[in-house]
Amino acid sequence: MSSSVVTRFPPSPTGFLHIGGARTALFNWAFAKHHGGIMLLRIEDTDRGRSTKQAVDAIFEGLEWLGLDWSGEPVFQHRRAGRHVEIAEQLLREGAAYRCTCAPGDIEAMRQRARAAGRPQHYDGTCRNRPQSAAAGPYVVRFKAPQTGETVICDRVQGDVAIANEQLDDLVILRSDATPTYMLSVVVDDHDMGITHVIRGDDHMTNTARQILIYRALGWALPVFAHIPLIHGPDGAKLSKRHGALSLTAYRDMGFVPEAMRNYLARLGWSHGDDEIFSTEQFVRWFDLDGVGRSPARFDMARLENLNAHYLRCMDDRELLERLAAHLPVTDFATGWPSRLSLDLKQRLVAAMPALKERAKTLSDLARTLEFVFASRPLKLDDKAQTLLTADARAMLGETADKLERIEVWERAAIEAALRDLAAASGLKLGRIAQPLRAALTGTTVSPGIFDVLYILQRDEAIARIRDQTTA
RNA sequence: GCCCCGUUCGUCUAGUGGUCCAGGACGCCGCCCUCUCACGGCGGAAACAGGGGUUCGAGUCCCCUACGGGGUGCCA
Repeated sequence: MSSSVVTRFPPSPTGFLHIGGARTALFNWAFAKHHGGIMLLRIEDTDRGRSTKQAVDAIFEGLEWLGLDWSGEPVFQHRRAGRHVEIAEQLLREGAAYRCTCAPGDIEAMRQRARAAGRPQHYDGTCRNRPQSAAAGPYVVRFKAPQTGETVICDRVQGDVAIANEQLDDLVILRSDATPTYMLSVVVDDHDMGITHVIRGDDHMTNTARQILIYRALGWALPVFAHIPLIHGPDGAKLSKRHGALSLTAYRDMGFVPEAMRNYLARLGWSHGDDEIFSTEQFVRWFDLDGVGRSPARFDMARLENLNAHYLRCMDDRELLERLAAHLPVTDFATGWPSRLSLDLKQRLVAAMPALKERAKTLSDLARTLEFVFASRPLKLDDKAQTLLTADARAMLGETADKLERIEVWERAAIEAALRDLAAASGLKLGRIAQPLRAALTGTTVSPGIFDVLYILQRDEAIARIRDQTTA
């Protein structure tokens, strides 16, 4: 089994997990599953100052919600610092790295000079050939990168990409406080963890070239690289926190469902012919690097909403109600609602769910269509509802209430029959009765089907709401 | 500045030299259905960035330009 696939998802806990990171995780996860391998999770917290416990928890929470699991315990990169330093020292001993005592200000100056001269703005290698014994004062350890030739990245998505080595300067692998940097840590960890495939955003492209150099210096075998295009915001710029990117859990709280998010993310930068809607199982079966494109995709809320609506409509009614109930606590307009729905109400909602769910794009939408259920009498009517209730309409409401009172069993078919009967008897189109009724029952002119509204409300409450308007 | 990558309808994409006067999906528009809003059905507008090559033939291959993105850190 030594040849089986091992991928990893390596978020840095400096903020929440956003759509871009989630998609990278999804691809790594699907790729591993597709090939019968595993995905490992590594928390890249070598930047101690910016890493937080909250961010780590947020990442776990996001992955869990999306339904992505990993093998074994998460690896916290900073705990492996000893190992990283050991490798740095090995590199130092072998002459593949050196101590650099250049001051930050000097380095900044040489960057400016290089840029002005039309050269890549890099560290110029001042300490590279200085006798190491002469090193005094604080120092960083730099990797001694080849200065000529080129490094070719054989990428499963990007193809062969050649980067001239002069573009790659001697990067820092150990900071002046002796802690390892990202560039060293990833290489050592990917190697030690037995990673076979590195699937990451293409913003890592040049990093990969530098990392390949480190692999070579260490004599380690390279993993397979696959750089996937980034997800951009609606404006075309890279998705980032300060750019309005939202956390995965923010989408959860807006009422999106993980199966829809997975489907949506899967189709961003990857395709399988004309297939648009597919299960996660199907996705895993289909997913491979060949289907990944090379151009960035923009995040499109409308598309996500459409998929979410689809998954809501296909969902089992009981399951959907459970998810709705779980979602209510984070729904801002539902704060005054009962913390637990009564069993009786749940039963009615499940029965009405087929009609309710087809008008909702999100769980929040679904909750909103139920606002009328929890309104308290006498209802406050909005303007449009108000104008609907003319004297004639109120008179008709009285007749309607009378008719409804005579219904024997309060169920949807009987309610519908009664109302259609009433309409036919008075020679009116159903709408002439339904609209005023809707206004009286919900206080608005838009709601689920009127028969469902009546059914959900139950006879006593419905008739009371109607009478409120006839006597007003 | 230097380097890398990208560019098919508004958006996600199909397309791997002929089957493409470019297909699907979302969105948009119209009609139908209809108790409102939706759902659903039907129909419509909508794209190969530009210019040079290669070839009998190019959305598909090559070059240039433009535009977009990414990188260029003792961040990851």
